[in-house]
Amino acid sequence: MPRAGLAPAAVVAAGAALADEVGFTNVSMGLVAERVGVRTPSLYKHVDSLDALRRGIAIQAKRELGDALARATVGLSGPDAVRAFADAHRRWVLDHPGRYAATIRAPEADDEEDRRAGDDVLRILLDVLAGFGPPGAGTIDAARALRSALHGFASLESAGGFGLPRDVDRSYRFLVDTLITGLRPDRPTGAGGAG
Amino acid sequence: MPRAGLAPAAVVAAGAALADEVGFTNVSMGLVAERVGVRTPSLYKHVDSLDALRRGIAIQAKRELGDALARATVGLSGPDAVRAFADAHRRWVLDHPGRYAATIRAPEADDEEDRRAGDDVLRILLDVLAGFGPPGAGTIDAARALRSALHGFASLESAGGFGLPRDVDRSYRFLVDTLITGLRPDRPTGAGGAG
DNA sequence: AGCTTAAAGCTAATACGAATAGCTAACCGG
DNA sequence: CCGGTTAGCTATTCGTATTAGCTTTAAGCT
Repeated sequence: MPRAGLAPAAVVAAGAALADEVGFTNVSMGLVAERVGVRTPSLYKHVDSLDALRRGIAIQAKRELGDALARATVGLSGPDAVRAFADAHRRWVLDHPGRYAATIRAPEADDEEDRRAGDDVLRILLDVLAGFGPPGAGTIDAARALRSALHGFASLESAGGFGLPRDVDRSYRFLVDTLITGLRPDRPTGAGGAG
Repeated sequence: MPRAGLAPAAVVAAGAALADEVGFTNVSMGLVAERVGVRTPSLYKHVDSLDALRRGIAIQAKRELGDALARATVGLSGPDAVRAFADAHRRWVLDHPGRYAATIRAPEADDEEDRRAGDDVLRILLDVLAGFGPPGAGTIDAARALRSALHGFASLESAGGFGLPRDVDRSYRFLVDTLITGLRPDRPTGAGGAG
């Protein structure tokens, strides 16, 4: 039997591709093994467990998402950057539903690598919002708001959650414009005095 | 052996309670059986499958969420209603993480009962936004925006996704205020001319 | 080249959860 | 009290993750 010449990264990559095809939660060791051309137990020479494989898919997906967002927003600032960020986010999610599902999974509390991959994506968002939205620590609030909104829309859309017959593109534009309007720095912070 | 006096609703209710304790995806037939005091196969006298149990939990959860939102917003209108809706939503999600995870699961396309349970929740949101936000069909955009934002925030928070040391309550207030500001009807619709 | 060795792959076996089959006994209506 | 319905049980099957232990490849060294 000739060797398949497999490496951990190849197994993870196959898992990520499979996730987009059959859904993240339906990725099994058996399916991945078939995809890479080995028997199921052989995968354990490259990944520790199904959970470890999922973690690997999540980290790879976060990096790919971060790359896509960074590419989409380079050289832009202000509302243009926010819009480009939002558009790239939605497109990436629609193109990679399984990978996106993987990114939602929260890292274990002590998993530095996984956490860093998520932080890197967040950093891009903070950069996009720098010089836009509220100044100082308020940027974190703005980033959380934008991230929540985009994540929520993406997750509802990819779950088929929008039943009504209204154009989803238009609703997305509305959402992004609403946030941009609301985020303009010349409005009260809303958080009030405390703290 | 005395009978346990079980009914389908009791099995579903036990599953919902368990979901909040161990996580929706970790609810198993075995755990539910132990909780209601029977052996695992006996559950199949009351629910068709694990998938059917999950569906039942989802429907029950959507109804409970709808009740909580309706109670919180009755008699209110305008920004007050939106704020009350948002606060009730977040509180309910934090109190019932497993049930909330169940509500995210999209219904099967032909599942009328499940779909209706979700629609009923959406209707409350539409009522809250009536007379606020953009008029006419734009209300749907506004509802999607608010729903996306609240869902995204809830899902990120309950997944532990906010790593930075900034008060999460404050970020939530900021998000809601940002949307209220952005949703005021005296702004352009953002969708542009094409129609 | 020939030897050694780490690791990649295999088959076989274990563990566990979902689901089914078929039996038994508890309740319900007469 | 009697018969039928059905909740619950034990035993079993099946699918998937995982482990154990063997075999063979391939790479490095002399």
